[in-house]
Amino acid sequence: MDPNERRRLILDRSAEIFARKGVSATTIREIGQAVGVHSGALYHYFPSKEAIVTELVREYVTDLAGRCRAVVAKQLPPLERMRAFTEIVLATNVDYPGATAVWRREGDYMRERVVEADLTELADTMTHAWQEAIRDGVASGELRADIDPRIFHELIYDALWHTERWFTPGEQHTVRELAAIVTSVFVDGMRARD
Amino acid sequence: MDPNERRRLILDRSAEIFARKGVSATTIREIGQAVGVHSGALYHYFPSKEAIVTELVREYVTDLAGRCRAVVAKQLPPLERMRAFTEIVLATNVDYPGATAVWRREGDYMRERVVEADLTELADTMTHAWQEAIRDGVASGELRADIDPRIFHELIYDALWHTERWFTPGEQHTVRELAAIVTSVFVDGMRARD
DNA sequence: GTCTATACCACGATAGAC
DNA sequence: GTCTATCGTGGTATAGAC
Repeated sequence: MDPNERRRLILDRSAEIFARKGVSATTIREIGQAVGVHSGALYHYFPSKEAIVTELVREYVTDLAGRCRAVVAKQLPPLERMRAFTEIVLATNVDYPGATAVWRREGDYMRERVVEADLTELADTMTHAWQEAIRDGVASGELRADIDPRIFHELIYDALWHTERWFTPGEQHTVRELAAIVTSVFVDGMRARD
Repeated sequence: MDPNERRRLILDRSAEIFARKGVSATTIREIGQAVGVHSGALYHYFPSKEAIVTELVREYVTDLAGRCRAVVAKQLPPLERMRAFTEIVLATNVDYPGATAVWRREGDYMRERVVEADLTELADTMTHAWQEAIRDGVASGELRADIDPRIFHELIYDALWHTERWFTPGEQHTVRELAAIVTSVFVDGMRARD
């Protein structure tokens, strides 16, 4: 097998097992088995188990930040920007189910990997862009000023972050459709209006 | 030290460390150190590390289900019931920060403990009560019928579940105040209205 | 580049003195 | 009821043959 292909396989299988059982409950032998090589062979690709996690973090953070910046560059009005961010987060959850789940599970540990890999700025891109969009919306009068923007941000971010647990794209809705639904709930509210 | 007191201490300290590092990354020796006894002594109180987790689950699930049933018994109209549930979840997060965090971190593992301890019915009480309240709200015309109730439930539940990460009662808001804010965001929406 | 074999260590849990 | 001491297991990581 091509070395790059095998490296990719190690990352993908690891992410999947990490997501299911947690990093420290996952053994090197288990990863080797899932990849189809003996545990020792893994050390030709990564110097340690932790290095696999760090690489997963790097890929995820880099892609998310890139997509985020592409949206910011469009300079959309606040509400449209928020809908675009929602779609990005949902799509990235789908594209990186392993990394998303590990992050959810072991946020503190992942944060250590982020710091270790010098990715703090990149990792905070999405959060800062969200907070800016919400502030802009309040400033323009489109969003309520009586709700603390930080609280609103935490609520929507946690809700989005965890969609991966119950959402499978295409089954009931596409990512775009779910983004519209989530935005509608958070912006318009669940109350019926006539 | 009184045996019951020590047992309590083991549970509390364990919950705290489990929450911070995850169950499988926490060692028996570490718990012993935090409690102030040698690791072997812990086995006079619990037969295994897993049994500590199971006991934490039992306490948490029992209390949450009890509070939930007390609200259901009041037979409040849907929106008021939802606000009461919100307050319960927030309050229980505050009262059981360890159990909440472990559950968040290792949902699947906790679910196994729930099944093992024959607590499945009790553990699902809150979720079912939420779903019923939302369905009642849609049926009475107070809530929108064009949003899938299950999606709304997932969104609000995930948002509530994770407040423990950023909310400390009394600092900015009380539990009651935050419950009102969260309910307002989810029911009324974030859009400014004149 | 992957294998077999293993060093070395830390883990959960136990035994028996006090 | 807690101590010291330790068993057996299984972990990460390494060494050296092929």
